[in-house]
Amino acid sequence: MTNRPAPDDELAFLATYDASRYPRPSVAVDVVLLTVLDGAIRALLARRVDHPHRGDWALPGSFLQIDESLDAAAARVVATKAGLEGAFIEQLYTFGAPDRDARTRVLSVAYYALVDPATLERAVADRGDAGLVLAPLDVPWAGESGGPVGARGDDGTPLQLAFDHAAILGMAVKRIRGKLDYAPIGFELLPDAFSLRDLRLVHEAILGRALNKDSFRRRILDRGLVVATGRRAAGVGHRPPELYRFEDRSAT
Amino acid sequence: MTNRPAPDDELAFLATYDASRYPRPSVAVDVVLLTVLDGAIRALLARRVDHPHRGDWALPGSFLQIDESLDAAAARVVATKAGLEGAFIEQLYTFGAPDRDARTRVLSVAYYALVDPATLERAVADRGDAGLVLAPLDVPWAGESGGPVGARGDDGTPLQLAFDHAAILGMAVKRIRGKLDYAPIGFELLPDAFSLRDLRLVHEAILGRALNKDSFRRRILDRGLVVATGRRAAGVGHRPPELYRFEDRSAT
DNA sequence: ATGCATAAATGCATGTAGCATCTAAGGAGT
DNA sequence: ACTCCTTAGATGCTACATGCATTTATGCAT
Repeated sequence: MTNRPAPDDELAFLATYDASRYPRPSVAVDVVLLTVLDGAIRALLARRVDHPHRGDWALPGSFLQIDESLDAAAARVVATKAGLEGAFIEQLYTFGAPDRDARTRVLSVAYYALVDPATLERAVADRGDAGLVLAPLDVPWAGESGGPVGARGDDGTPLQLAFDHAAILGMAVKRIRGKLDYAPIGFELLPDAFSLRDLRLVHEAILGRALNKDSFRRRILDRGLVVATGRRAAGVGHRPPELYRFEDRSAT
Repeated sequence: MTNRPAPDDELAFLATYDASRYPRPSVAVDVVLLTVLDGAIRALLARRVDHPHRGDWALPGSFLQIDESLDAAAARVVATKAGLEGAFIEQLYTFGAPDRDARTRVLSVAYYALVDPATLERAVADRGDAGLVLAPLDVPWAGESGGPVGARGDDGTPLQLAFDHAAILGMAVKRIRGKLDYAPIGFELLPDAFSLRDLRLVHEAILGRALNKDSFRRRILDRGLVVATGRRAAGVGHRPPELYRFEDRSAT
């Protein structure tokens, strides 16, 4: 049927294959750990203690280990740098400009992860590291046009970002804005029980614009992605809203 | 303001940086050259003449050169393997399972390109190479769920795909299906002047399902992405349709 | 000349989104 | 206890996109 050679041919070829013939780039895996807190999209940034870009703020990342899958490397970065297990992680884009790292040729396979703010804040606090911040992002463009995205410190001053990490942040924001419409994004950014207002504020922070309250309510409820818990929030200073939880459709 | 070290510090660091400390993977760039012909999505596949997977069908690709950007490598592959310049090319996904290539650790940064079938057929014919086919794709899933995608030969028999290229094809189909709604995709797959029927057939081939004729017409015309040329197709065996051309919105 | 296939416009029903209005209900201040 | 404030949540109206059916137009094959 096929013209595949006999296995021993291929095994002989592999035994003599010289993998060092081509110069190889280093490959890093960088992760945009995103959350929404106080009405702003935020990303976890770490202050660089080594050259290059020492003192600048960078995404948590690591060099890819030689026998490790890309997904595993991203999960390892999230576990090591943020102490989180089982977060939602997805590949974003691979950045490969020849001069993006002054040391040597380094590709960055970027991932993004969505984490609820309480978990991420706790992870940052547990580290007790002043070189780790949950920086609000400055997104200077509307819709899904894209472009670099900056970050601010707690005092509102812009943070100097290392490498091309402003472009990576921009790609991450663009990606989740685009997925918000049709994917069940937003639930990863909230606790188990949340009001529809909480969910809407998350969407508004991601999109960078206000949404119609009633249309949002109807759209979310009609899709059947959330179910009422019967409980209500307390102590909110006004009529307490019904709390909902995410209804996993894959279980249906 | 910032704590960046003096430049000479960083230069000294770079001069002594040992890039060989980490083992590095090989990086390949593979391109899914997509078109729509005779109602089917097709991809350009080349029969492998070397191990591994000799005799199997593979996406055109190349190892990344050490001073070359990823985008440039993809453009080089398209120019070298298909003789095309200036095609629409976009990064797709990076595949990095440790065992995806038996030779050594090889990452594949996959790209996809959209080319109109006449141009791509001409490029294939100019090569005069029986090891180069424009294979129709078998997409066994609906919507945007995803999964591997196979390819068939001219006689309808399935082609044995090399490496994880079935997964790469699946990702490419998933991506353009998803972008069809909101991006001006489809115009790259058609000649300069085309009827709305031609455009609809392209969309139907990509989506794998029939579309409502009138809704499609209104939707496309309302978006203002196409403008009538005033010319009509001839010799079509029925009432000749108006021919349209793509209206570049960036020029507005 | 007639029929056929498709183009292209039009009308109608349905579903969804934006918007305004109304009532509900708890907290804060008096 | 009473009132005010704020937000929740429901309802109705309008505008618009979409699916579907109907009608007319037009080049080509017979």
